[in-house]
Amino acid sequence: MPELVEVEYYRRAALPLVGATIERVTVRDERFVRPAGGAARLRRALRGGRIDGLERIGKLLIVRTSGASLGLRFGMTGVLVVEGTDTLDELVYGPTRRDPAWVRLVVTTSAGDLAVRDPRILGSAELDPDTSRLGPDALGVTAGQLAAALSGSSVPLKARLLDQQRLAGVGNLIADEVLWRASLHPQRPAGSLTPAEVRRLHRHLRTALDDLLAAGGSHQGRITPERRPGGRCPRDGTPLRRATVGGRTTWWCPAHQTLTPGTAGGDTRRAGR
DNA sequence: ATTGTGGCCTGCCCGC
DNA sequence: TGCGGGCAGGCCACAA
Repeated sequence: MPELVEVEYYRRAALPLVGATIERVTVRDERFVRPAGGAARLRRALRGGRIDGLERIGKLLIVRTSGASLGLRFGMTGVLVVEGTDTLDELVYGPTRRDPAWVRLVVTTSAGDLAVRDPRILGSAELDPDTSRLGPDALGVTAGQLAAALSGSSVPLKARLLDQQRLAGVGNLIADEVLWRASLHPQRPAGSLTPAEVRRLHRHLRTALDDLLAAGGSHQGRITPERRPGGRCPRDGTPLRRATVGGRTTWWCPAHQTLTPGTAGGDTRRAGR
C-alpha cells in the first residue's frame, strides 16, 4: 500500500512535469474529490496554472502550481500514473490488473498527463490541503521530535506511530518493520519508552526507511513476507504473533519484541559514550 | 482535549 | 462453476 516510501517514488516520478502548464483537469469520479462537490472548484483553480514544484509530507503529495496546490492522497490502492506509465509496478494489496475505469483523476499538462488510478477510491484529491495537522515527516524527523511524538501517552506505541498528526508517513507495513527491527513491542505504551529506546527506535526508523526506499517499496521489509499465518521471525525463527493494534493487523516476534524492556535481549546496545 | 470505533470503498480469495 | 462472506487499511466522522 502507498506509505511514505511509495509516495516519495510518486513524487520523483512526477518531477519531469515541473514547469509544465496545466491545460485541463478531468475528474473521472466525483467521489475522489474532497470535500464532496469540490470538483468544479478544483478544475477552475488549477486550469492554466504552471506546476512550480512537487512536495511530499508523509503520505500526502502536493502539486504546487502558480495558482493553487493540489493535494493527492493515495489511500491503500492509489497509484500515480505519469505520462501513461505506472510509477510503481505493483502494490501489495492492490489488484495487478490495470482497469482504465479505475482512473479517478487526470491532470493534462503541456508535458504529459498526471493521473491517479485508485480502484477502491480510498485516496482523494483536495485543493489547498491543510498540512498544519500533519506531524513531522518520518524521513526527516529528529530524535527529539520523535520523543515528543511519543511522550506522555499510554496509547500503544504502534498506534502512535500510525497517527499522522504526530508523525507523518508511517503506515501499517512500515510500522511493523520498524518495531521489529527496534525490538519493541507494538503494544508498549508510547510514553513508556526509555530515552535509549526512543533513540533506538529513531535509528531504526531512519535506516528502515532508507532500506525500503532503496529496495523499492514499503512491502520490501524483512518481516513483510512473514506477515501471514505460519510466518516466523527472520531473526530467531520464532512463530510470529498476530493481533489488532491501533485498528490494524499487527505482526510481531514474541521472543524479542517484549512488553517489558530489557528482558529478552533484542538488540539493545551498550549505552554509547 | 484525547482516544477508540465504525464506515467508506472494491477486488480478491476461500469454502461451499 | 458460481456465489457469498471475509479481508485488506488510510482516512474521516463521530462518540465517549
